[in-house]
Amino acid sequence: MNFQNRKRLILQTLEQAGTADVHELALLLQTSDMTVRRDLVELAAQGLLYRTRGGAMRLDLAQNPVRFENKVAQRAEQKTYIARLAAETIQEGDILFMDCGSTVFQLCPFIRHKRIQVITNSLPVVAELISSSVTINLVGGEVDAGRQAIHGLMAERHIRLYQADRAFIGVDGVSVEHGLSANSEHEAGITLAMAQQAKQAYLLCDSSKLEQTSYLQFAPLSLVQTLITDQNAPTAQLAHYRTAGLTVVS
Amino acid sequence: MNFQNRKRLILQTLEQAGTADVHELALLLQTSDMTVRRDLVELAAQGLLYRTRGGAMRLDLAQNPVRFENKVAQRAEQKTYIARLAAETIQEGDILFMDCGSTVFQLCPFIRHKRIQVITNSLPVVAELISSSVTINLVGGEVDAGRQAIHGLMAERHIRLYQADRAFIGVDGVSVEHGLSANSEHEAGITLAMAQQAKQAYLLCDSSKLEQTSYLQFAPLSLVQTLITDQNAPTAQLAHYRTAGLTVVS
DNA sequence: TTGGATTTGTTTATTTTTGAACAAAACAAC
DNA sequence: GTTGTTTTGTTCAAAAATAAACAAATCCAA
Repeated sequence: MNFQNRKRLILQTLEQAGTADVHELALLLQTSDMTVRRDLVELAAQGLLYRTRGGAMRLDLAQNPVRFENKVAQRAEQKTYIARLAAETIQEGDILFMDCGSTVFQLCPFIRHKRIQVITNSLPVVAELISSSVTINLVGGEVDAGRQAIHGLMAERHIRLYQADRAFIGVDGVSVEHGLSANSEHEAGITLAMAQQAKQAYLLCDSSKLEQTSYLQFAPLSLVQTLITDQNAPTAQLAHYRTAGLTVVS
Repeated sequence: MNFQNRKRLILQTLEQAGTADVHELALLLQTSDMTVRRDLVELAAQGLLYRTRGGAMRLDLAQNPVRFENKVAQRAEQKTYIARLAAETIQEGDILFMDCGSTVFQLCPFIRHKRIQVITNSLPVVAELISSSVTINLVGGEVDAGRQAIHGLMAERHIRLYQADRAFIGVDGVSVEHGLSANSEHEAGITLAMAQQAKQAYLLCDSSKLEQTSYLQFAPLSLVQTLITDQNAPTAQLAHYRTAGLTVVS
């Protein structure tokens, strides 16, 4: 295998996949990482690709990556804490549901290097994971500009065609007595579907939402198996949730 | 075995395999590496093959493949021209399919103020239209990072659940004789589904793609009803498409 | 067949390419 | 900030490919 052949295969791979990493190319080309690196340097010098750390990228993708906004300013610290805990439960090879909550979004940095599959209705999650080792399945349906997410009948039907190991979901309020509540029917439908189609459903919920109810109470607490929250949650309150049958992590 | 015979066999081998290395050819020709090398130098001088270290390569493979960068940046003028024409056919209240081609993407600025519904598998289109008066329905399925689009079985099923007024689609090549062709099966499946589920299918295609064929020929010309192209297209060529039954706009 | 020219194969030296080792730099996590 | 990990660049030795030199074989014509 000489340089010309490798060049051809590298560009072809890149054209198809958009990105490629050094080691993956070395395997494909039956050569060493060092050689691939030298090739990439040469091809980048020729302006045929964009060199990234650990690999290369097609030029057009490096120039205008698709981005969606996500507002995570509030309670960012708690959300990160919760996301870290949630990430620890994930195994390599898992299939996950991730909904469009801002806490769930915080999972992204913790999973981008994992070899897992993520089914999501959140556009920011897609934007965040699109150039990572995660395989993404985007739920289809109506785009809700406000929430930067996909909702509606089709979305729920889409979700119900899949079966996942874990579902990570967020809500607008949760209470032992009244269960889970949301600000919109649409969101409730998605949350419900994801939780039901997963072996394990994890509710990611910062302490400010505990014992709060919101517009629509759409499911009993038993929809989820685990509650992950932050350390500001009163111990007594958490005990209630444990009594109700939930595994509580904080 | 004289030079003429070796020349014939070398070119034949190259035609079939694309590349060949010196030692492999020496074995085939029952001769020494040195002789093969001398032959290759001679043939390269005649412009019949591309000499590489360790062997030789067919000329067309040695050329740089078309870059996506060109696809977006170059021919921008033609694409805008085509998109403007396409936009004129759209009525208020329409339901449209838009695929992930770069020409189709150019439609966005012309439709963002319209009260229409767009069903698309293209993430850039979603990003562009998300804060506009257009209602967006995003096709669900596997996210293809390279093409910034959704592909796969689920995506096709999703599309087939809808019926639209118009489909705006792009291809990698079109010819009167061989119909539409694409660079990947995934893209072909999406294009096919969209065209079939729409009352009117418009092929948006700059003149450089007319009478070109690419990797996979996936549908006859009759899949679409209208061809929209730019003014560089030869009149005689367009006449062929009209004869084949298409409405041609340019 | 014999001499000369051409082509081919072998040996050797030179150049290019490659992979391994290791230090420097970049990045992520804390 | 710091630490630890990953990626990169550099240097160097080994391997591969090439070119050059020369000898052997082949061809052709008189």
